[in-house]
Amino acid sequence: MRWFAGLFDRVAPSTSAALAAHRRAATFAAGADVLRTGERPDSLHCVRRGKVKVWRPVRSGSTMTFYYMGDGAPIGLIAVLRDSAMGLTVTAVGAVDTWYWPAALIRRLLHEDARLAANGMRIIGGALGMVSDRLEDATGASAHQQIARALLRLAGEQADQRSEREAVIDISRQELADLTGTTLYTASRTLSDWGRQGLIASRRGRVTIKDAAGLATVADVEV
Amino acid sequence: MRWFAGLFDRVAPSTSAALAAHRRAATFAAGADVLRTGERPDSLHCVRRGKVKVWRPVRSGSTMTFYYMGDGAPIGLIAVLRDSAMGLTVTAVGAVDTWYWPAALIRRLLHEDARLAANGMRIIGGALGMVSDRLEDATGASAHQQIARALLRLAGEQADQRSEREAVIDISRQELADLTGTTLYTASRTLSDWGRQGLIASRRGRVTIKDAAGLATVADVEV
DNA sequence: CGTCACATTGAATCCGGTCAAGCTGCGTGG
DNA sequence: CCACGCAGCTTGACCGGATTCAATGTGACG
Repeated sequence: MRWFAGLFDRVAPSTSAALAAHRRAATFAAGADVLRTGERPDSLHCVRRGKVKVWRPVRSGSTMTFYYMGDGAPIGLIAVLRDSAMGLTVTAVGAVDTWYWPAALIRRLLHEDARLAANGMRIIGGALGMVSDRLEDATGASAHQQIARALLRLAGEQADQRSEREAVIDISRQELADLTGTTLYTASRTLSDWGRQGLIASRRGRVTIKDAAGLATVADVEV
Repeated sequence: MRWFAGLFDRVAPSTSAALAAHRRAATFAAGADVLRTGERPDSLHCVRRGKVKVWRPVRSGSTMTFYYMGDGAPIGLIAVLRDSAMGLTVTAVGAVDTWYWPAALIRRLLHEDARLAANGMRIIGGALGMVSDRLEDATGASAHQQIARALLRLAGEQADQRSEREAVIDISRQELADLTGTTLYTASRTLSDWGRQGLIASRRGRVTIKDAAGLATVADVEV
């Protein structure tokens, strides 16, 4: 299971009932913000279908993407639980459908249902782990390594895999750069190299991993 | 209040009573590990006196420090709440006294006391925010900026302040480098420069901020 | 078939890591 | 009490990866 999924797994029947009773649906167009930095969310959205990008504008003017989330992802869980403002912005990548519930309801249920609280903890802990990993990368790994790891992670997450070795990832050079904290140019150069080496193939807005094992070697050891 | 403090603030009387009844004391010598990466903690320690370093060994063999915590800091809160293994290692810096409670007790109280759960959420959210800030820094800011920000943050946290502008921080060049993901050499050079400019003064194992405003300008804009 | 967003590639530059050499303050043991 | 040793710190020289800028190429879509 993805680290962000399963918030409502195995909750108490009364919780399920309350959730079912108050559930509402929403749809976001591609590029629309579900929640923006500084906003205090009054409801908790969960992704039903689609993909969202969690990011933050940085001082330099560019953007830094923290991670992508897909089906089952709770949006702004931390802000809802803490009843505080969003630290990050969540944007729909492609069309996104969500279910959503009033924040107050979620906070109440959290106190009533230990299982729900535990699920919430697991997810927040997962986010912390993911960001910690990224921080470690950012301060120790080369740009090549970071890009390789990002690709492998994306491949694992969206599991659009053709086979064991091959995976298709829809991402532009710029997005990949934002995700790894490097530049469009470095990302482009790196992918070109790997293309020549046969590790990947790529089109505009898409990367296909041809040799996951080879890429993993690059990610770990650096050639 | 520090972001990590106040786990037991304003909890229910019954919670307080349970905590008082089961509280035990421990002491860790300088350099001793309170919890190691991979361990599953069976108790929750809270720092009573002293300072701990939260860090992780990185592939390259060196260490990456995430943050320091002082009085009131819960150690391994996430691991205890999730009943999972530690992702990070927590080491005593100088002698550290703690109170501690069985992990199972804490997990039980969390489900009974909404206030405790909310405090826990606030602290975990704080950790996530702090690491996110660091990640943003690491991928956008120069080494100078990162070091300046680390110093200002430390100054704010340990609040050993002499005056509005002046603060004393006990930290070696190497520690500062680990904290910012740079090297001893860069840290040393940077501090030397700032010493010449009058922004700071420094001795072996200690940095004194002389001009916090000046340092803040470096942190934000880079000269 | 024109246009725009995305992508490539070369050249110049620079920040920061790495290595080497040496200094300094502090505690310890003779 | 002083010399020694060591850990922490400083500084110079060098090198390389990554950013930046500029110019050009190319695929997608109306």
